[in-house]
Amino acid sequence: MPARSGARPIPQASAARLSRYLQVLGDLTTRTVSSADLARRAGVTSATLRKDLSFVGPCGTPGVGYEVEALIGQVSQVLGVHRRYRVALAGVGHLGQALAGYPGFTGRGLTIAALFDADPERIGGTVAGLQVHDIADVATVCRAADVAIGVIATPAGAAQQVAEALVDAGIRSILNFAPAALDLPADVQVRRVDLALELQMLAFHETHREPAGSAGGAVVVRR
Amino acid sequence: MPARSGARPIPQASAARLSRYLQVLGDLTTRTVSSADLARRAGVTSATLRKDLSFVGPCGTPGVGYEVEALIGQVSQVLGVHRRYRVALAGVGHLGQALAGYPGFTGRGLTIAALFDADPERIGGTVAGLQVHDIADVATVCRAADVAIGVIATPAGAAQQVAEALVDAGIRSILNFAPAALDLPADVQVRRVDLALELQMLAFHETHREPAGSAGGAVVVRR
DNA sequence: GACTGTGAAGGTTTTCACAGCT
DNA sequence: AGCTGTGAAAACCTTCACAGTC
Repeated sequence: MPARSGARPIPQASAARLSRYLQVLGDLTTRTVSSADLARRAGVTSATLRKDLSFVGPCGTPGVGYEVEALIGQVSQVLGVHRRYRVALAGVGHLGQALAGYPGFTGRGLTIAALFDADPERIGGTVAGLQVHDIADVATVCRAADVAIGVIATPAGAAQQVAEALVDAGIRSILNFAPAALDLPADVQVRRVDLALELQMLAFHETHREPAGSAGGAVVVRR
Repeated sequence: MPARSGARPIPQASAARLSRYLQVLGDLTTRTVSSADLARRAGVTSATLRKDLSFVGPCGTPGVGYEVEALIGQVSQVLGVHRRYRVALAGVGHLGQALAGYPGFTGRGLTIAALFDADPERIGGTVAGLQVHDIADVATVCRAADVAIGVIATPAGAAQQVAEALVDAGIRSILNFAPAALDLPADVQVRRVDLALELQMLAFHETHREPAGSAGGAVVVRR
């Protein structure tokens, strides 16, 4: 049967923002919150926020706002936070360790369940309370640990090989931090985060900045 | 007057991909490359790639392709890579160290110029060949080092305060890795990378996956 | 023959604006 | 009055398809 029946499909863009709202909601201490207020805290417009929440279903009270507690529950439900996903992390260098120690995975339905590396120095050691396994054992360990999602935090050169190993282990969702394109079967969901790219986008903005002070500074924008 | 005359404004989405092409181009050894080939290596369609490059200006030869060397030059120009930007990095934990040691910043016009932390244990130490300064000295050091871009890799609780210090130091572009929204003047360009968000998007996909094996696995699709 | 550059079509996302509820 | 939920419009982005060039 389909995961959840009814409702319209949720656009990617909305799903991404819903995750952000969830995070912001967690920091609130009030009992209710208006779309305008929540939107400001999340850095989006109130129209965008209301549209996003409309995919979750009617969940606010006109004239009042949204009940924080209840909203957290509903958004969590839609995003699949109620279901826990176990994550395997390949590559325990600085980035891998940063991820392993990242707070707020647990609060969002994610559990780091296994660590891997290829460096004999690191294999057998402990990071963030978890044992580091040999990347060669990835299939065995992942199946035993019921891992659903893989994260690649290795050097670029190793990324493709590690990705294939993860796929062989039955993993069909991969988050890739290595600056390399992965060539994998179409049914594997791959997301990539390129740390340098984000910085380069800022540099791009600097370069194309309005020289005379007109506020805003966007490239297009500003009717 | 506008930063660069002629040409149409470059859409955000295209600018982001141009950065990726630049990275892929750097790995090529051939003298020319076709849109189809380059697109495959970058993980986009050839139509998208050609459209993106059209914003750079005519730069290919019909029947042949693009000259790698020349294309790197033109894309670099547009992205502002020809101009070097100096980057300040606040927070030298695992994530900060991963960023400080990230290869490929230099190749993309970015130089890590200064490191900061609030932990006395770390201040005065050396990371990736750079001295770690006290975050309290951020204004002095940044101005001396001619920093244009700031990166926040601190815990969430410190992010706002550090961001304000960076702005006071004259920085108008900030990349925020802390899971916190920053409240800053409108003329400051802020980009945020949320490591947990990307993982959550994968979890979302897992949750909404077609149960019976129909390939594709997207949420919408299904004509 | 092979490939680029680009108008036009198609799809998605954002914004607007307002009906309707409390 | 204040605020949500949502059609409709606008903006934005991707894909198609082909004229034009080498």
